[in-house]
Amino acid sequence: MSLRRIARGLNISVTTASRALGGFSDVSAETRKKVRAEAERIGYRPNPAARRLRGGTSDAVGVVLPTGPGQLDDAFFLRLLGAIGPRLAAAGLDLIVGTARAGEEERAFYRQLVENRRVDAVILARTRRQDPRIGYLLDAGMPFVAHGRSEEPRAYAQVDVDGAAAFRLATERLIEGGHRRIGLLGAPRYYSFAHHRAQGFEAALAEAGLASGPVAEAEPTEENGFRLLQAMLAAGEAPTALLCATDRLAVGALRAAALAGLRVGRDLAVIGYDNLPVATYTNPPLTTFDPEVERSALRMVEMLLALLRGESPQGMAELRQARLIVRASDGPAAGRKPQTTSIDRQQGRHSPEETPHEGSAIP
Amino acid sequence: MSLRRIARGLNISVTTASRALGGFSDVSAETRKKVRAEAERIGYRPNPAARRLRGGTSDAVGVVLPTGPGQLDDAFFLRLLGAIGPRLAAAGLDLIVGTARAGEEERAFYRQLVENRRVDAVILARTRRQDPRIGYLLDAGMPFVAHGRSEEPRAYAQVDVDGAAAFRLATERLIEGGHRRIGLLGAPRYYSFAHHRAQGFEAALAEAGLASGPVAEAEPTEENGFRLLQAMLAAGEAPTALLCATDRLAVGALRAAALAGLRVGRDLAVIGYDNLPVATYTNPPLTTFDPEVERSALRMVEMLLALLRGESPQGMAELRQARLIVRASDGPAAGRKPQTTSIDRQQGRHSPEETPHEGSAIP
DNA sequence: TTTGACTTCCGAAACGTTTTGGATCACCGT
DNA sequence: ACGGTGATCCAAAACGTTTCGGAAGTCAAA
Repeated sequence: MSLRRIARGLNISVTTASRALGGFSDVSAETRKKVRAEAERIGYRPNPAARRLRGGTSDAVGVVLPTGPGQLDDAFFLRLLGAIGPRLAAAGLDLIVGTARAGEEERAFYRQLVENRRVDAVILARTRRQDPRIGYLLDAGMPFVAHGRSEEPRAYAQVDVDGAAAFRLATERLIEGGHRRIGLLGAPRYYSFAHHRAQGFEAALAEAGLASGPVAEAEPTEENGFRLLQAMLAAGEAPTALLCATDRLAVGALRAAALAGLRVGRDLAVIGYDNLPVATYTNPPLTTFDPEVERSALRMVEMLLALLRGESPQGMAELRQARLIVRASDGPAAGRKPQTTSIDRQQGRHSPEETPHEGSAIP
Repeated sequence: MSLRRIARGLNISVTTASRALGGFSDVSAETRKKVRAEAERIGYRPNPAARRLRGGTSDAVGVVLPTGPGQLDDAFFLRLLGAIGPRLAAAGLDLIVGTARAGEEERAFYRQLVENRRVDAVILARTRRQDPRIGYLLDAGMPFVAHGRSEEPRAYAQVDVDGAAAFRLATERLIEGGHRRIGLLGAPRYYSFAHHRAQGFEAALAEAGLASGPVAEAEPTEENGFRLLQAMLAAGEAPTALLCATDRLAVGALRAAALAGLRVGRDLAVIGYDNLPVATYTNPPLTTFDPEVERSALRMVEMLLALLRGESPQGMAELRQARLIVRASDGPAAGRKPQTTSIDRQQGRHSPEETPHEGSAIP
């Protein structure tokens, strides 16, 4: 009823009104101006449903948030949404989010999305090594971009952060600091990110000819971090340094260490991953990696728009580096002289150098 | 092209096919069965765009996540999304989320949503006392349900958690514990939730005839919690107990206290609000309130569906109670005998009673 | 004058659904 | 024989847009 209103008001055809607003060249400058003015005057908004029906497109992209223990309240997804949202909006795309726990529910939701043509493309986060979603979307011909790699052999648009490099660096750093018994609190290795981080850890150990310290894995929650480290300690396997696949695991581990009387940063070094807001304010502040999710998001949206333009996902793959944020939780091994910083970082009165909301960043 | 396919395949009219699937009574049982079978066979999915165009509805609800410092990475919104998502999906509604920082951007997004008729209803979170969004939606006649009260005089569907009652209870508890100098780390009072919590605090003090301890407010981030308490201490205004409007503020405050050499739970009692996952694993574990967001979400969706059925928002208002989760951060005032629990809760070896992933809940 | 090119416009079809307003037929009671 | 009642079906319109395939007019070159 609306393009028609413009047309009637100006005594022109609906076609011309449409093409004027659409920026086609077969309408005179004067007409175009009048149409624009009239559209403005009556507050014309194209009806998205009509546009979609006609165009066979849905102008929306879907993203499914994993629900379930230790999944949803992950700040990662919010950061991703926050970074992706405005860019999609700028491109005129709606963002439809669903929530589903991995498994049947998740599969059903993706099928919904695809079969009902509710979205033009989807965004996939936290890929798994064997990820049925990826195969499904490829088979269905639905454009998508994933955050994370997988073992799918076909090409697909992907952005990932190099967790292996990060954990290799962290491990080397610990070895350098004199640690010889380095443990790992990992996430389940069916998660792509967990696998890569563990591999980085293992590679660095192998290069240094070191045996691995205690290793355990579980869904990345604070509770599991707590339990896992507690179990290690109970088994008499205390490491002198502990790599945690995520900050949430690290937070739990920090607490387990404190309860066991271990001074983190002295008796036990801890390094996390994610740079959660809380990581600056743990006791002691947590050395961790910042994945700079916003940068990943930017690239993902770029890829997505390219896919929507019809480009092939061939070659759309980017591997970004995480930034190491050094705080106070990763001191050198006991009995070793500290390298650069003062011994007692986490106690005493506040002084500028120990302001906990800053960490020295190594790019 | 699809209802038509069914119709052609069965040699019936499109109308009949539509009405058969729509469950109308003017189609014979036999025909209906055949239509259902054929639809199943060819994998028929009604085209949502067509349906929306014809019906003038959009089968979607919108929610705008606030972006900006200390806003987005709030676990609150993820919990809300996670709880709302499946219920909306069950009702066949898409969930369109946008992200915008408060102010112009936010206003623009809401206008988008409304004027482009992209959604049938919207969900509003974290209301402000003077909330232009609420007036706008009311004026525009767009159905919505809000999480949080406001000073809007007209009736609108709302669910809120009784922050005043919670903070009154917390304050009474602290007074009961012998505290006489109780401070408040608040969020800005233009947030409805912050205002109510502060009011509960003030009411309890007034009733007890106590003067307020130091009070400060800022956006609810860890960093601000840290800075604000540090400023109080620097000003020589150390309280013996501190109420924090959110757990994120509390986490920062905990850190500032530790750096100042204060033993939280002994020299300083701290109570937060939100029951973030991390609250169980701070040092010491944080006494806090669990708002049980999922329950709010459930009621909000119920209201929303009612609104979509055309019911009036009149009387759609629910005020829920938060649950106090007692952990170790809120000991009695120094010099006072502890009441029920062992003195040293946060140190020493792990024993079952101090397992930090459990707290005693008072409903 | 004719031809062709160019500019500007438009009618009509199409996207896939739901709904309106009957049409057709069988059957029943009068 | 006839009006009435149900049951079952359907053609066509409508939702608002985009696009296809010209049409009409103007102008310049031939």
